[in-house]
This record gives sequence, structure tokens and C-alpha cells, in this order.
Amino acid sequence: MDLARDLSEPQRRAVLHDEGPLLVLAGAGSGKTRVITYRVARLCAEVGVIPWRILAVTFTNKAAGEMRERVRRLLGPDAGQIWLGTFHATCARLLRRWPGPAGLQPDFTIYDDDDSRTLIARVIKDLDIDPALCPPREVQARIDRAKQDGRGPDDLPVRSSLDELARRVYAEYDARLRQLNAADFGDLLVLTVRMLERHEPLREELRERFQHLLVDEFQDTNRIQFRLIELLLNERRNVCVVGDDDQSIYRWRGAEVKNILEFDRRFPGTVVVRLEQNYRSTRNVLAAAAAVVRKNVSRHPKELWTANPAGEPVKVVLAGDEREEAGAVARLVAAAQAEGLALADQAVFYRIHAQSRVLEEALRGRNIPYVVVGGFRFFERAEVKNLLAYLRLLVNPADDVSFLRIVNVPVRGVGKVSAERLADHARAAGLPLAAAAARAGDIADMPAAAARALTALAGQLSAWRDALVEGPGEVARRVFDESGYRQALENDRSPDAETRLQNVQELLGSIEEWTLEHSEPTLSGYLEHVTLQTAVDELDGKAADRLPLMTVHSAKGLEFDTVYVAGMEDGLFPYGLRQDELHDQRERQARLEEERRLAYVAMTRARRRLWLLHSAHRQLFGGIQAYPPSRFLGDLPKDAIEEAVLPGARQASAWTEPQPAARPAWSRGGPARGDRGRSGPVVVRRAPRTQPQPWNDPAPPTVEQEICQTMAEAAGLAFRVGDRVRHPRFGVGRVVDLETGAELKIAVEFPGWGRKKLIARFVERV
DNA sequence: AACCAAAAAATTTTT
DNA sequence: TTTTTTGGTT
Ligand SMILES: Nc1ncnc2c1ncn2[C@@H]1O[C@H](COP(=O)(O)OP(=O)(O)OP(=O)(O)O)[C@@H](O)[C@H]1O
Repeated sequence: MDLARDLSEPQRRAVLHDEGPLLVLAGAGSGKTRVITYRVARLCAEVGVIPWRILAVTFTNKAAGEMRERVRRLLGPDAGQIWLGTFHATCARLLRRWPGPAGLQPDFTIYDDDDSRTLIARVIKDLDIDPALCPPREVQARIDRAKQDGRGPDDLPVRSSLDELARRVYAEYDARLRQLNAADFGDLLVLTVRMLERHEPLREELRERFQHLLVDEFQDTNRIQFRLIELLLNERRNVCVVGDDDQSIYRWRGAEVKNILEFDRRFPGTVVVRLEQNYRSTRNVLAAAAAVVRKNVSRHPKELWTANPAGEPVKVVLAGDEREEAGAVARLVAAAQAEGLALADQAVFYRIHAQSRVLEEALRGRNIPYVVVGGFRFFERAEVKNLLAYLRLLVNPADDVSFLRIVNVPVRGVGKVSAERLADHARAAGLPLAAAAARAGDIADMPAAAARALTALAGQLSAWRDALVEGPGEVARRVFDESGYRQALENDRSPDAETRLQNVQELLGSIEEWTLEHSEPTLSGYLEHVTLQTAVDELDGKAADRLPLMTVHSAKGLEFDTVYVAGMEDGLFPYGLRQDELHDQRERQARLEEERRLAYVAMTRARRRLWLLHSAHRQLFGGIQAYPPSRFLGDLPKDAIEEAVLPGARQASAWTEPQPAARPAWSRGGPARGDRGRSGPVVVRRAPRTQPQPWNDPAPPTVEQEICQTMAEAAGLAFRVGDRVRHPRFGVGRVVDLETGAELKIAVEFPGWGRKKLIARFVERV
């Protein structure tokens, strides 16, 4: 470990900081994560802190894995002992070790978002509340928020009838979770905090145990996470937090920037270290990003400079529609790859997942391998969740949500009515569904066929449970075969049945693989690993070279040589500021600032090259609309950027007939009335911009020509303005312009024939 | 109970 | 536009 070589002077100060609270507040790419990594390594190697006495929290499992790997390189195998993970994973680990004090039983199930919503819907039904008055999504959001703030049902404000309903549902939902021996994501934090608050001996034990706490990305922690840190700190207060208030992008799910901005007030005596040098990006990239975030009013101004070269200007590209935009991205990626830049060193970002599809199509069209991070995740697919539900039921027989999921998968003649009867009976008898199913014959009004199926299922479940000793992989395979689910999928003649079968096979493979990688593999451990996966975990490096596609949120903390941001339009990025939906001006302002920070995060992921693309028109959620360029593009310093207009956007006037309301087609109740606000897609009438350069003009090629050129090169058609070409009919001429479209076209000036537009592949270079 | 067609809803961002 | 829910038929 060579601190002098690997760290700047302020970084070293943070790494060498002795005891007491430490705050590293610094801009993007300034080496904050490196500080945590080296500090952990040094605490172990030089200060002599025992690795398992260190707790370091990262934002994603992937970040944790990378940090562990780096520490391992600095420290050796002891790195495996460090408590290193996300808040959720860390809490799950604590709760697994001390389930009792938290009010759980060992092998409790962790419910993901979906499971939790399912249970909430069920509770609403059981409480005889009209679901129309009380949408499960809405209630779930309230419960989540409450848990993030560490509030129970009785702490909820009651200002409306929905508040009152939500409070009742929350109370019953929590009671149900305990009954089912389950915890939702929020509970992982809530139960851990409550356990520490209420059990002094355990609190003291853990305070004694963890001599040092370190938290990365502290700007996006919420109240209960802050509380957890407070509870774990002993009188030496060895806590090191790092973050950047400009990168706080999770306010919407309860993150409190205050946690970092007021950290030194909450912990008097905090040593504050600022890092002002960016090591990641070129000067142009940094200047562009800084110009966007600088406009925020509520921020702590900070210095950020770089010794890196100015590099290429940031490219701003206007496309006619989302397909042209996607095509341009695909071509640029291919061109960069042809120049030797691996796909994994590039990345495409977007504001919302719905944008990925058209990009995927364009990439498939060019045979560019890609991976979509987040979105519809593998473990969220119905067929995968079905098998997982069986497995969860083996580990936790009280898991009624899982039972209801699989009770008729594969179809075994237990329909809605029978399932409902079973549930009523179980509730009256105070039994879990699986236990009630074992004696289904005793239930009044239960059809004989359904009763037989239920008893058989119960029998199978207990047989598989007995087989758990054979290992997770073996049991999973048996469940898939013996439940008849495999048969059902094989017999299914629908077009995507094959994919579903493959997905389940992949799940079985994933279980085997996980089993091999762990010394004491338990099914319960695997299930936890699956549920606590974060989006970017899929990006683990060992796979083949693929282009990552992700939302800007998922990109936080990552870096790539070249970054493409698609959809830089007002109404899409910034998103969600529509005046007619969001009346509260303060809230609007706060959201706009968060969108700005989001743009800052997106741009500062780029090391060398940054492309910002936007479309004049876009089809999203059904309807086609005109979108003005993102206001963030207007903030970019002119001397750090270069603008280009793709052919589809040049004949803009043809496109700008008045568009109806700027809202999703499905919610449109006629044209929008009144003020649409400054945000959101509006009708734009854009004069065609930059004319193509005359061929004899000495000016350097415009970006659009450059784009066309890189695209052409990628297609194996390397034409530049000025090249001499031969055409079978017109003879030899000189290229004066390039144009993209479905086919690359070039404009050629032929002596005697004049200027001709030709499809490039019919022309030969001479 | 199972299946299919028609109607309704949904779209930020995620652990 | 796509996905989920519903209602009606077999
Ligand atoms: N002292 C240094 N000298 C050279 N390179 C460094 C130094 N410190 C960090 N880097 C490099 O700079 C890049 C950014 O570092 P790091 O990810 O630690 O920054 P960060 O502040 O956590 O970034 P962000 O907040 O944007 O996620 C990395 O590629 C890292 O290897």
C-alpha cells in the first residue's frame, strides 16, 4: 500500500485521520470511494484493527464487491472478514444473527416490493376496504416512506380519509408480516434499529464490536439509516462518511441531504476534508457538468478542477425521433468499438426504463451485444418467482404470500374460490396456509378434488423440506420436476414458453453456481442474496464484452470512457415537473434541482467522451409528441460543446404540426387547457439548423458530418467530405456532404453532372 | 375451474 | 403502447 503514490494530499489526510467523526465532502470523481477503500485497508494493516470490527456500507452490492476486491489486493485474504455491504444486506445479516430480539424467527423471509404490494392488497381486501378508495400502490408508498423515517402506524399524520385507511392497513400489514415471519425492505432497517434501541446488551455488544463505521454515498442516506449509524457508534465515534450533496438523487424515496450537510453539527468535532481535484473526466466534460449543477440554488458550492486534458468537446446531437437517436447511438458505439474501445467501457444512460426498448432494437440491428441493467430483472420474471416461491415456502412454511402464488401453479384444480375457502379456514384456525392445506379434507365446502390437490401439495412441501439437507441445487431441481411445473412449461405451446423454461433452467444454474461459491450454502442464504440484489450487480465483469444500458440512477458511482445520454429533452429529462400535475411550487423547484443533480451524475460518469442526444419528436407511452431540448442543454458552456443535427431533424418544419396535449395518450381527456407550464413537451417550431458545409469551405467538418463519418466507418463505408469517388454513370466526383438515414447517403459533385445525392454503397472510392 | 376476449390501467427514478 | 384486470363463456 503506497499512500504517497496512490493518494492526493487531502485524500491522505482522510485516510490517515485517527479517531473521531470524519466527513469527506467532495465533488464527482474526486476519489471519495478510494478514500474509503484505503482507509479500511490501512485501519487493518497499520492501525491493527481486526477486520471484522470494521463496518463499511456501500450503495450497491457491486460496489461492496469491488471494494472488497481492492482491499483484498492491499491487505490479503483478511479482507473477507470485513463487514462490507449495503445497508439492507448489513441489516439482514444482523437480523439473521439475532432474529429473536427483533421479533423474528430464524429463516424469516425478505419480501421484495412485489410481495409487499401483494400482501398490502390482500390486507385491504381482508379489512373490507374498497381498493378503489385505497390503491395498494399508494398505500405501499406511504408505508415505505413511514418506515424510512422510522415511523409506525400511529405516527402517521391523519389529514384525509385515505390517511386513515393507510394507517389501518399499515398496522394490519405489519402484524401480518410478523405472522408470516417476513420482513419487507423497510423492515430490515426498522427492525434492526428497534432492536438496538430496545436491547441494551445487544446494542453495547455491537458498539463494542464495530470499532469503525464507514459509509459511502452518504448524501443518499435516509433518516433511519442515519439513526442506525448513531446507534452503532460507541464513545470513540469512529465514523467516516463520504459523499457529494450534488449527487443526491434519492430524495423521492426519503433520502435526506441534511444527513451530510449537517453532519458536523450532529457530530461536533467532525473533521471535514474536501477533495477538489477530479481524476476522472476531461476538462470539457467537467465544465459541462459543472455548468448544469451550478444553477441549483440550494447547494454548497464547491471547487472542482482537473489536471486532465480538455479532451474532445461534449457532443450535443439532435435527432428527428427516438429511432434516429437510437440508430445514432448504435452507430457511434460500433465506431468506437472499431477504434478499439471495448463495449464495457461505454455506456448508454436514459432517464426512464421505457426508453431502453428502442435502443435495444437499434443495437440488435447492428449485432451489438448489450446488457440492460435494472428494469425487468431476471429474478422478477413470473416463472422465476414461481419457483422461488416454492423454495421460500420450504424455508419458511408460514410464508402465505408465496403459498398463494404457487397454490395453482402448475394448474392443479385449486381455483380462486377454493383458495379463498382455504384462507378463511386458515385464518379462523390461526394456521399458515400450508399447514391448513395439509388437512384440507376437514374444511367445510371444500370440493373433494381441490382438497385432494391441497393435501398432496402439502405432502410434497414437507417431503422437499426433508430433502433440504441434499443442498439447495438438488432440492430446487426436485421441486421443479416433482411439482409438475417443468411438465407444464414443456407442454405449453405459447410462443414464449420456451424462454420461460430457459429462465427457470438459468435459475437452477444460478443456484448451483451460488452453492459452489459459498462455504456453507443454505437455501435461505441464496434466497436472501436474490432478494437483496441491486440493479447494477448484474454488471459483474466476468461476462462477455457487452454494452451496458441503464437509468441514470443506476449509473451512480460508476465510470465509463464514453457515455451516451439519450433523451435530453424537457419533459423527459427533467422529468415529472408538469405544472398541471404538480402545483406546489416549492416541490417543483426541489424536484427540478434533483433532476439537475441527476444530469450532473450522468455527465460526470464519463472519463473521455460524452454524447448528449435529444430528439425533436418522440414516441413514448403510446403517443408521439414534440419535445423541446432539455433546459440543461441550454446551460452548457458553448466552448465546451459541439452541436449536431441529424438528417431526420433537419426538415423539422414538416414535423411541427400542432401536437395535442403534452400528456400520455392514455390519460388524455382532450387538448390541455391553459398553462402547460414551462416544462414538458410542447409544440416547437424549429427552423432547420446548421446547413451542411459547402464542400469547398475550409471550415472543419461539422459534428454532424463527423457523426455521419463515424457511422459510415462503422458500416465499412469510410467516406469523408473531400474524398474522390467513382459512380458507374456519373464518373469520378468529389464528396461534399454525408447524410444518415436507413442507408448512408452522400452528396457528390460530379463535373458535368452537378451535385447528386447517392446511396453510398453504389459508389466506389478512388 | 379454466380459458379467452374485452376493458381498464399504467409509466419516473429503487433498496 | 403494453400490461394487467375483469367478465363472460365453455
Ligand atoms: N489520487 C488519485 N490519483 C489518481 N487517480 C485517482 C486518485 N483518486 C481516485 N482516482 C481515480 O479517479 C476516479 C474516481 O475515483 P472515485 O470513484 O474514488 O471517486 P468518487 O469521488 O467516489 O466519485 P463519484 O462521487 O463521482 O462516484 C477513479 O477512476 C479512481 O481510480
